[in-house]
Amino acid sequence: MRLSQRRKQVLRIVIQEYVENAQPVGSQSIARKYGLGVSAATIRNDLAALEKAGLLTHPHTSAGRIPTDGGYRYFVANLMAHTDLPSDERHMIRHQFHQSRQEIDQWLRLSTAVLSRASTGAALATSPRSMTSRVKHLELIGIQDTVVLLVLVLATGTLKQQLINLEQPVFQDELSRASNQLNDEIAGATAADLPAKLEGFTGFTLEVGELVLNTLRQSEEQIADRVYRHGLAQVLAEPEFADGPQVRRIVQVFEQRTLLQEIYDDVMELSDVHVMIAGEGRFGDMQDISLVLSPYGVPDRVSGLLGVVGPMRMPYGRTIGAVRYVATLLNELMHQLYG
Amino acid sequence: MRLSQRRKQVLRIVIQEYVENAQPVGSQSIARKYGLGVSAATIRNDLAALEKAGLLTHPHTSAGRIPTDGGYRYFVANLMAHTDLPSDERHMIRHQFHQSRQEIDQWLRLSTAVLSRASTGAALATSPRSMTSRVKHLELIGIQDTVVLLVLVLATGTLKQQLINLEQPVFQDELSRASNQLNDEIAGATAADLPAKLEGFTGFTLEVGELVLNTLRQSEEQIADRVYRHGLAQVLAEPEFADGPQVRRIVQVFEQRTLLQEIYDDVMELSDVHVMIAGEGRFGDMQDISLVLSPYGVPDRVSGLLGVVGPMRMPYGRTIGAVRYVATLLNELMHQLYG
DNA sequence: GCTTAGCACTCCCGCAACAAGAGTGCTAAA
DNA sequence: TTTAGCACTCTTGTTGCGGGAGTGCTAAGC
Repeated sequence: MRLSQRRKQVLRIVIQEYVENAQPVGSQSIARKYGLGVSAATIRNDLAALEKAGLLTHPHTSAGRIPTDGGYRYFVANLMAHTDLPSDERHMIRHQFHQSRQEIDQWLRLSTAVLSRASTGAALATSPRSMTSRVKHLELIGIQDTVVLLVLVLATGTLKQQLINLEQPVFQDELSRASNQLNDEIAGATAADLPAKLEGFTGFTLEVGELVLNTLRQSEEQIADRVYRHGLAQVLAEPEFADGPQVRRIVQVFEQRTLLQEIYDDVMELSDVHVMIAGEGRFGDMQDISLVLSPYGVPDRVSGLLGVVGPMRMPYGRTIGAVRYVATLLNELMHQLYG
Repeated sequence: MRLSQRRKQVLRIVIQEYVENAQPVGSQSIARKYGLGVSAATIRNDLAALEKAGLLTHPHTSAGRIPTDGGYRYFVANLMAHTDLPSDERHMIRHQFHQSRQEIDQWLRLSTAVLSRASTGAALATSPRSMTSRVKHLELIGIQDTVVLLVLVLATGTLKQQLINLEQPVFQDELSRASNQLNDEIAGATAADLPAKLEGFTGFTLEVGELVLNTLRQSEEQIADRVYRHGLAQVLAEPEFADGPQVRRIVQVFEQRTLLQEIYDDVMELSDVHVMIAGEGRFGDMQDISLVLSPYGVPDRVSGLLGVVGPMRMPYGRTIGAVRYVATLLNELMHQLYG
């Protein structure tokens, strides 16, 4: 799609104005406010051309223009100004991260809080997923006579826990014996290695070994243990969510785990921020909703998803900048851990 | 407040009808549908009396009556039918719990899912909090040269994790030595005991000991590590949340952690389900919103909060039944764990 | 060929008027 | 205490109308 310089300019202005005021913008107000050296009539022609190109629409005959999803996409791909967050905001955010407790859980919580504050949307993040789960250490701890807690530490530092209900009581020294034996054999094992290493085990020890195997497999399949969310109330203040059905749609997008599952691979392929406007035709029920997502993590080790969901009428530059910066920060922190 | 039998009946009918249809209910429709042996005019008098007593209101002069918050309170306290969930639903829920993986995290997730399905509201639950946190076991695991993961198992089976960044590398055998030493000394310690036991420790071992102390203290202060939520989209389908401000209010109530903190003690005092209608005057911004909350856990050991947030126009009988039943189930499960 | 002024046209929005409908409150009688 | 009757009030939906904003088209100018 080839557009003259001025038409690009006009499109940019329409989007800028509409993002800011949520009001359709007309030819006169453009001519008045941004004297482009041409009259309103000329701009009118440009607007008509942009509409024919599918980048703008009319809510009705005599209203100004508003961007279509295609218009936003063109804007994000070709017209958007630089997207770095201002440096004072960057510093503030970095500071908050260094103040926080040094723990992945805390970091992700903080990430969503920061992101929703820095954007007009609601933020979400998934806990990091290990590419290949390798057992680092396991521990068996008696909680009750017949209840044992299996604690599994993966090589990435992730903890997995699982309760085991026994038929009959087992004493702690037997638990220790079993866990020592298992630790010796299966340290460093992956879901692929483990079955071979379990040969020869019997009884309780075997049972635990199989539980470990299950847990490993599960952690490789699941994209995220946990989803962190923040700032839904804020995004609902936007005027597009004034009526019921619209609200329900975005809340569903925000709450649903399955959507993240489906998008996960797409986003992971890029190593940069991915913008998804109105579902990109692949998802129904996402009219008027945009996602700005980024992967984070350490290549080939761990990775998660991080981003913002908001109205299509969103300050993309700022949002992308915020998501990118927080992802960068998380990358740094993760690197220190898994480097 | 003394009401004649018929007036109680009328109040019950108004609430029932209004809960079901979300429409103000008038004298005629009551007389027609529930022939009480009296005419519409009589019921009109009753309605006027109930209004004077503060149990009903008018949206406007010529509309039917709707319950006030006081009306709902009276209903819940005095008029409500039995609140047990039907037994087939109980069985289904119990079945789901037994199908799930045996883990607290799973149980709470399932609880919120089940509760929001069984009610018309959105469900939430807090992770259980230990009354006194007692150290059961600790483990130090090297993740990177200078990064160590401290895993702390509390007597309740709760896991705490904390990353430690070191100035210089420490080898795993030194970590093992330190953790053995600490395990010998501080097993069974509480936040109160620990400082005394740490005397004589130095260097890295002391550092870890203090970290353990911090973690213990923190876990006693915090009411909940984590809040589980489910079903917000569903509650937003209710007609009272058709307009913007109303929606934002309930989303805020649902998202805010602090509210739970404040209510926590009240609910814990009761050992049964607690119904909070329109904030009970203690909380602003909760007009038209009700909470149905129950504690769960094992007395003097662990306890958490579980419940539903929804519109004031809520089927209280059913909701209370559901919350109570799920709390009972959780109690059973926790009991198995913590005796 | 691009740009511009002029102008008719369309559509939304807010306002007021109006009728229909629902439900109340009051009064007087049973 | 209950009931019938009736006037009154208020909402809701419909219609009509003027003002305003913005477009689309045409014809003329650069």
